[in-house]
Amino acid sequence: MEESELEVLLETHDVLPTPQRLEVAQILLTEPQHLSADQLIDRLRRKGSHVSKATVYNTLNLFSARGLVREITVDPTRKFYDSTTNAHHHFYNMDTGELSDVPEEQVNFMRLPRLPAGTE
Amino acid sequence: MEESELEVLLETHDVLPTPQRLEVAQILLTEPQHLSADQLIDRLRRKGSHVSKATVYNTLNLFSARGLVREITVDPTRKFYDSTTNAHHHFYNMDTGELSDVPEEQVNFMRLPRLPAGTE
DNA sequence: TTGCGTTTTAGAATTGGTCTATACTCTGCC
DNA sequence: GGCAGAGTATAGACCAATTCTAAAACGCAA
Repeated sequence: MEESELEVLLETHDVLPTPQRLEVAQILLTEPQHLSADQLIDRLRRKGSHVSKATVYNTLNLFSARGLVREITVDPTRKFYDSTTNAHHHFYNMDTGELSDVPEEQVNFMRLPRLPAGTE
Repeated sequence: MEESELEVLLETHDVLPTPQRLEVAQILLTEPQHLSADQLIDRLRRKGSHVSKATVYNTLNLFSARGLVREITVDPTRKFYDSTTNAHHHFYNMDTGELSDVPEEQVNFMRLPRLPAGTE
């Protein structure tokens, strides 16, 4: 994805497109994927980037608050960030720690439970 | 639940019923519930028990390896242990951090996805 | 008793993530 | 140009859940 496209994407989500955020976006948002903060930092370093750990975490939290990514909690030891933000399901391979998407149309419910009072 | 029943329960799961393990079992396994290690330690302390933190963690891991409890990962900051081990679903209240069970019969699938190769 | 494998323990170490305090950058304004 | 102020970025200290370590205690059989 082009830098200008990414800028627009961030702006439409009320995120000021700073150079550091664009570097993160370049990696995380240009294709559907699941990355942990650590993996993301690795990739940044491998590209020669010097964005600090704190900034990466800030950026991930900001992106997730603004709906650009989704936090996933499957592995008790770390969070993953999913660049696909619409509702969908995952497979979590407990042995390899790998996370993969399940296309929405492959799951269908006949019956869903009623929610506890006061929740949605 | 009586202590002798708990002993049998542990033994049938290949767990040597030491006093410390029985204390943990007494709290966790006598009724369906979801507890974090911390909550469990709190309860032990409140009963005047001195089981060490390390032992509690060891015991929880042992119980979960032997199928006496199930680990649940919803809150990225801690694990929960579920004394109900058959397949079922949960509600996780993101605001209160509370976890509640969904009766199996309230969920039904019309279609389930095919699994990635080599998984079950 | 003695010896030996298992369990328990306190406290140190690890790890993912957050916080803090400082420095930087940009913008508008004089 | 120079300055103020808001918003960001940064290194490194800090935190909390969990695991590790090394030593002590236990249980049991010879």
